[in-house]
Amino acid sequence: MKIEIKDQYQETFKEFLTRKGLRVTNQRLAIFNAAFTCGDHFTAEDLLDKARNLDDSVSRATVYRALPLLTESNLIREVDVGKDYKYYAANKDVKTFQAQVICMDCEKIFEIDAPFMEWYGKTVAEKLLLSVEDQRLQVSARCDQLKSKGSCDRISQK
Amino acid sequence: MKIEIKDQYQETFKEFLTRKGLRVTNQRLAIFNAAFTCGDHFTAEDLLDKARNLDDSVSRATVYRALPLLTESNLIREVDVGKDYKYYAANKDVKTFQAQVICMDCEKIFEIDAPFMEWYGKTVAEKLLLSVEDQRLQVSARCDQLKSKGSCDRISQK
DNA sequence: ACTCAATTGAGACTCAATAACATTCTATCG
DNA sequence: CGATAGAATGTTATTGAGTCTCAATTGAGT
Repeated sequence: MKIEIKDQYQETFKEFLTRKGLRVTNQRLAIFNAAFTCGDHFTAEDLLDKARNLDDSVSRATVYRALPLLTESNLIREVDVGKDYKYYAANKDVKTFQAQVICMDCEKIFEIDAPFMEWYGKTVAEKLLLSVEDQRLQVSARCDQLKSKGSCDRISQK
Repeated sequence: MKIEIKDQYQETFKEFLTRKGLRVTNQRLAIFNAAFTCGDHFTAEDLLDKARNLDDSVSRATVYRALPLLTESNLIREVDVGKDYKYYAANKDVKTFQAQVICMDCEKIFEIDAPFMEWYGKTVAEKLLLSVEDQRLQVSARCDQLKSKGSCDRISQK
């Protein structure tokens, strides 16, 4: 069943490419499939590794070239955590606006539904006569309390 | 009068340094003063230029070493605009939580009071048993409509 | 199958930020 | 007040994510 859903998204990706006059290549499909089998949040480098498992000819440059296509087609989204590298996440079935809560110790990312925020950000921006493209509520936190519960697994290594 | 206020902040900075057993150096003071005479939002490189006007011995490394001290002492704040470099702003008299609205065309940054957000972000994080360190609401927008009003002065150059 | 533009991989490159290290300078103590 | 320890500095090299170049390859319409 999970496979069927992924294939459906893959179809969307193929349609997106052809509609834009772009080619459906093995590398692009490998990168797409990697994005949809990566864990929740992944970096470009994570994606490169995963994609190379599916097609070992995939290069770093191609991953970076594919990422804008995947975001433009709304299949993945950027998750900016204020570090000097970006995270991404597959848009599997996200409907509502989400706030991102990032643990500064273990870099774990929680995404929490926050539908009210979407309206709020728009209101703020439109007061300035700006047209909203994107918005994010980011909360930097520490999971001291979580450690005792075993939910904070990583110690900041990157 | 403006000078008096700045001197007051400078005193805070000096106290911060000595309280932490750090030294009050010319370079650190030059960087502090530069931060408080830069425009609204500045990059590390902007700060280096301004600081060198006050003390031409200031090096890039020292600026990068001073920035965490200035943020830790709450005299400046990071303003992350999702680019690959960071902006900073002096905390002159900001009391309330502010949302950041960034024009994707001209890179102009608007900071808008959004006191409600502070409560909201905390609520979200504390549901996860996380202790909040910092939070930001960032809205990416385009100022097409502003251009006609002449408020969008820069065309993306960086 | 043929063709040609789109796409690719390899590697050079950019640029913000950091690290290493020998030298300089601050603040304290005698 | 001058000596001293070690904090801070500038210089230079380095990192690392992301971008660019270009010759070689490949997809897809014919």
